[in-house]
This record gives sequence, structure tokens and C-alpha cells, in this order.
Amino acid sequence: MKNIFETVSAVPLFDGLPDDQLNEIRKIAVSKHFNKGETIFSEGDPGNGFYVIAEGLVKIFKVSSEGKEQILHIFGIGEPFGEVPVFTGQPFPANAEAIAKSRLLFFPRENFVDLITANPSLSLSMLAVLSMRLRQFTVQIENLSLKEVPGRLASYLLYLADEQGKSDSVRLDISKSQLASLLGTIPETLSRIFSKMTDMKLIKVDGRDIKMLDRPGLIHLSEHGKNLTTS
Amino acid sequence: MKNIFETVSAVPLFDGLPDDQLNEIRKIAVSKHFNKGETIFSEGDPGNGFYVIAEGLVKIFKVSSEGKEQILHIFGIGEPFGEVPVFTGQPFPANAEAIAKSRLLFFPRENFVDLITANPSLSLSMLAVLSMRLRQFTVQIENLSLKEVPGRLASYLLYLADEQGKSDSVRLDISKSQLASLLGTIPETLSRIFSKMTDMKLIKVDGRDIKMLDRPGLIHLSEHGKNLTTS
DNA sequence: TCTTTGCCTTGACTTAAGTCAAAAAAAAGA
DNA sequence: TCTTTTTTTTGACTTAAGTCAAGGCAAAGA
Repeated sequence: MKNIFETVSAVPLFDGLPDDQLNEIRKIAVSKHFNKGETIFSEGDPGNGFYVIAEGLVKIFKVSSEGKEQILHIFGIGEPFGEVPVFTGQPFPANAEAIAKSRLLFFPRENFVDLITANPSLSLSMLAVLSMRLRQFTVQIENLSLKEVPGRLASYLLYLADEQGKSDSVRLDISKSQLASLLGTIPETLSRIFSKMTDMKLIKVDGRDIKMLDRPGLIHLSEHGKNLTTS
Repeated sequence: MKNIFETVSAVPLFDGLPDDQLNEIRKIAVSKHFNKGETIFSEGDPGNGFYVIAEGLVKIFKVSSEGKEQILHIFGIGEPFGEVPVFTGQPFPANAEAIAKSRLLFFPRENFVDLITANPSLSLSMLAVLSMRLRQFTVQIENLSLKEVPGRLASYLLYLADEQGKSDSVRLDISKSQLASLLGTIPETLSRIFSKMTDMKLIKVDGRDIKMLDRPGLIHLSEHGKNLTTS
């Protein structure tokens, strides 16, 4: 297991910072452990700092009054989360839960604000992260409102293939129920769409491994959002 | 009409900056005019800078391949938009169009990055704006996926009443068609929901003026997202 | 190995909301 | 004021996707 020193150095957010500033950052980082299923923070909790994932996997989600979950993000190693309240001073706007045994670095609000005030290149880096996240949300809102579930699934598979550097097969890093929530639907619907897409020979599903049999077809589906039926 | 000097001073983003830095900002700002319906930028355009609204109203939106529009934001006086590509260096992720005669200040990318690099408190201000926007998107995604249209409308009305400082009536600053798009639906559906909510004596609609007759009922609807029928 | 527990799938049914088409009402120009 | 154009409303119909309920499957632990 890496220590805080090594972990901080490997975080993209802090990439390119001079050694003395990395040291400052290390000083304020606190290491925390969470088991699978453990809550990291809940919506409404005071936002007294943000986290960076050293090891593990974390989901950020909202819950409706009926208990239905909408996953906003799945974050992996090296990714920061919970930064919003650090700058707005407001409580966390969503919930965070470890979906695998995780080790996180926690950065207390006050210390970090001081750090960033003194350090323009760290703030530029932070601005880039937030901007990127804003861009992702833009896409997610577009998907939710302009595409039907099959289109969202196709987009996600293509994105994942790209992410994993594979052109014709992907492996889901989350359960299908969680994928359903990430896509803004429910497991039953997702399951039906998997079989429909299999019937159409677009994909082949084997547990968490998915073979992409018809890339052009998937691209079409992801772009023309609506209608799986014929087209 | 205010000049660039006065306009820049009034922008919350630049609030609290010392005079010499405000002057630097004024130097790089370019004033641009747009008539109602004019495109400011389109998705995919190179992001060579961002805008601040001096006068008018601007919508930020995505379009599906079938031409359906999803409005992401409506921005008014003093609000910045298009900042994302300034920090990611990527093209604009959505479209911007003036929905009223507008005067905008344009800040070219390079100049602004220099400015922010030299100026920690400006960057903190920028971080706060982006964080706030991220928080809004969080809510919007939650609404789109966890609530049905009546719940989203109720939320919006309550939000607007709060915004306008009125407790029992609001005035829409955008057309009902545009509101439909902002809520992720279509004008027909929105119209039907307006009449349903009127039948239930939750609201009274008179053109763009809406009286809120049953605030608790609206709150319940906005929280329990689903089901307008009985409940 | 057996059994428990959580995850996934399938079927039958319901429903919110979209589509298409046309009329009505409001707003903008001439 | 009287068009002309845009926005909004209504009606009839279709459909994607949600709900409820029951099985099946597979990994994890006894």
C-alpha cells in the first residue's frame, strides 16, 4: 500500500506542482478507510472538505422520496470528489458511498482554501477539474432528456470501450443495477434492453463482459437517441 | 447604457477585486451585441473565451438529432457563461442563443488565463461560480430522472417565487415553450399539466403570471416527485 | 456440498408523456 | 386597426418505460 506521499504525487489534480507545494498538500491530507457499502457523506452534511480516491471505487448519488437512486458519478483512483462545498461553503448536494473497499485522502476545507489562495497553478488545475465535470453533466442531462434508454446504454458502452482502450469489448466495473441507476432507469428495463440489443445482434452479453458486435449500429443508436425498434 | 467600466464593476464574479485588477479586466473585455434569436456560439465551436451578460437574456441548450431542444440554463444580467472551454481548452459543449436583445462582454481565453494565474482571489471567485453551477446541474439531473413533469414544474415555480422574492405569485421570464424545454418536456405536456394543476386548485395561470394558491400542495408535489393524480 | 443472499431476468399490466394534427389565442407588424 | 405570425391549447392516439410479482442464477459462506 502506498503512503500519503506517493499517493498525493500520483493525483492528476496535483500534477506538475513543484515539490515544496506538494509537501504542503501532503501535510493537510488525512487518510481514511471505507468498506464496501459504507457511507462517506450524505446529502445535507456540512461540506468541511473534499476527498481524493487513493484506492477503491465511490458512487455519488441522489435519492428520491420513494427511495429510487440516481447515480451522478462513479469515481475511481486518482479522482477528487466533494469539491463543490469547499468553494460554495454549503452542505454536500448529494450522497457518497464506497462501492468497493476504499482508501481516501481527505482535505479539510480551511487548509485547502489557504493553499489554493497562495497557489495560482493549483487553482487553475482545480478550475480545469470542475470545468470537465460540468461538461460531463452537460452530456448527462442531454442524454437523460433527449435520448431513450437504449441510446444512453449505447453511449455508455462506447464511452467505456474508449475508456478501457478496447474497440470491441468492455467489462462493466459496476453491477447492472448500478448501471441502470447511472443511466437513469431501473434494472428491469435495463435487462430487457440488453436482451433486445442482443436479439438485434448489436452486442453479446456474458455476465459483466460485453462484446460489441456492431459498432456502427451502436454509434447510430447513441446518436439518434430514439427508437430501437427498426431504424 | 452603461459602459464597460461600470458593467464590469457590477459583475458578482469580479466583486471585491481591487481597483487595479478591475482595470486589467476591463482592458481585455470586448463588448458585443446580439438581437433576439441570434446565435452566440454553437456546440463544437472553438472555445476561445467566455461571456458575461451586461444586458439581456441568454439560453444555453443542447439539440437532439430529431431537433428537440433541452435548455440547460437561462442566464440573466451579471451572469457569466461559456467558461468551461476556457479551462478545458476544448470546444463549447452546448449552444448559446440570445432570447432577448442582449449586450455581452466577451473575455478572450488567453488574456483571461493570464489574469487568473496572477490573481488568486479571482480564481477563487471563478471556482465558486463553477461549483455553484455544478450544484445546480446536480439538482437538474435529480429532477429529470427522479421526478415526473408536475414535480419538476412545482419545483421550478417554488424556485422562481423564491428568486423573485414573492411568496404567492410569480411571473415567467421565458415563454412556456421554453419552460417546457427547460423542464425536459414539450409544450403540449406542459400545457396539460398547467390545466391539471389549475383544476386541482394548486395554481391559477394568467398568461405569464402564475398565482400559487396552494403552496403546501406544491411543496409536496415537488418533494414527492411522482403522481399528480390523487396523493 | 448445500444453502443462503443478493443480483438478474421474465411476464403481465399500467401509465406518464410523446406524436400528430388542428383549432384558438396572443403577440407582433403593417 | 387589421393582418400575419408565433405561441398555446385540445383531442385522439401511440409508446417507452415503470410497477408488481415471481423465478432463476450464481457467488459467498456454512
